[in-house]
Amino acid sequence: MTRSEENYLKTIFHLGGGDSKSITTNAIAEQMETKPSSVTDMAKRLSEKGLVDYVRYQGVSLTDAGVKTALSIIRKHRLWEVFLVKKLDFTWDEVHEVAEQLEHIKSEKLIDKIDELLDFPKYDPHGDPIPTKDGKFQERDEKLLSEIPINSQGVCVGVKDSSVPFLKFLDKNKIALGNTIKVMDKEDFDNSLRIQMEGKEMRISHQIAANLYVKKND
Amino acid sequence: MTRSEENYLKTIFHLGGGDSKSITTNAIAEQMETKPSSVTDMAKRLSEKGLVDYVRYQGVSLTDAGVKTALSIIRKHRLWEVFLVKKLDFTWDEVHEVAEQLEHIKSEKLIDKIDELLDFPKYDPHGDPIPTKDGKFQERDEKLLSEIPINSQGVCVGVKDSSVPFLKFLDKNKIALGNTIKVMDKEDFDNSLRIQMEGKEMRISHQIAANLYVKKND
DNA sequence: ATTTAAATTTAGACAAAACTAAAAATAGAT
DNA sequence: ATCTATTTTTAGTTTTGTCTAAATTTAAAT
Ligand SMILES: [Mn+2]
Ligand SMILES: [Mn+2]
Ligand SMILES: [Mn+2]
Ligand SMILES: [Mn+2]
Repeated sequence: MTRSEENYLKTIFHLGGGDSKSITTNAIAEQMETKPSSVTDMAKRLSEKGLVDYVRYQGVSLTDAGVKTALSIIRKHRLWEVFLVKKLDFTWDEVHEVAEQLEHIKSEKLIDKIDELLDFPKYDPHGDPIPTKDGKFQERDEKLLSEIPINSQGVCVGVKDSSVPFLKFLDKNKIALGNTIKVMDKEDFDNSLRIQMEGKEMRISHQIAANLYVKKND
Repeated sequence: MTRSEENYLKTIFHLGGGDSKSITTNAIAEQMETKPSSVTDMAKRLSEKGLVDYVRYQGVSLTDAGVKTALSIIRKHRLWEVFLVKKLDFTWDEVHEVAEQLEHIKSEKLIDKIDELLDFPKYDPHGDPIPTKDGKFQERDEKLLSEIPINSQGVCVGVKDSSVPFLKFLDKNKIALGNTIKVMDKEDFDNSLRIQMEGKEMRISHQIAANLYVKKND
């Protein structure tokens, strides 16, 4: 497994190619900021190795072996992110870039020990579930904040957009995972919300609410 | 800086190319288990980038920039080794291989935080000094156990050979860094030593003694 | 059923990093 | 000073991974 192959598998998985859904070379190219022709080349290589099913002009999907590999990379990525935040005081907007490198380190013992050191976390700093060694996800009944009704409330458990600007915005506004948020009111005009969080009331735009996952607690 | 370039710089440094001493392509090739012709190619590339001085048929030596880069890789390598032993319970014979990968992770903040987490160690698990951020070594007055006189004693502070078999041999015989060793007697015939260590007496071959560094404490 | 636009693949090139085999330079021995 | 064995470099190939430009296929619109 080369680093590049691993990155392709991970991207295909994130685009939904794990459920035998066909992902177009264009979609992969856009996600990876590369050219479609490069993706075609890699699709052939990965197909050759039995990691993806590739049909010309149709797209690729992951084989079982491909899914397994993708999940192991994602597991490593998310565990390293937790490590960086919990043990080295990185902020949640700093970890992704470094984890992109660390996820390719090859040592089963290393990642198992990191897992143990962190006491087997179930979610990464952005609320994304960490696959277990045998590739199982911790599924969670979560909804976007923008989609729960007025007067209901929930705990903030994840972000949909985990870009640096969004994460920094959340920090600035003291919105953090674990906070309990209650939807007080919705503004029809722009879909903005009036919410109550940790005692304080504030107004947030639809764009923000549509990128925050909450777990309803009633 | 590619991974391969970094590995070449590190190797050249270890072979003594840091003191403007010229290292032959053959020596580098042997050390890296590659072919001399490949080394020549890389010598040109590194020379082009100003990291080594290369004279055809003579060899290469590191420029100041080359030394600086080499030291930063070595620093990372040794800090990661300490991390693996101290925080993840790796044994000293397991760490090198993983550190060979981790040393190439690019994040100044990461390695500084690891340094801090470990409380700024001065030596790695094999007793090798860890360069500081600004490339200074912690020099130590150490001698090979085979070279100190009868009846003198010292603390075991490092290994010259850090191959897996040697390290495992030391473990098996309960020889560890930090142990105090006294040379009782030398056998002229085969240069083997009778030593006293942590209360017990034992006999060790010249080959062992010639690969253990001690710091004389008188 | 054509035509056309968009998506996708092919062909050809390039860079990094390695290799083998052949050529060239160096150093040691006569 | 010449020969020779060794070291080192060059030339030409290979693999991985990328790119551009051209060709091809697909899908949508007339
Ligand atoms: Mn991430
Ligand atoms: Mn994440
Ligand atoms: Mn090492
Ligand atoms: Mn070491």
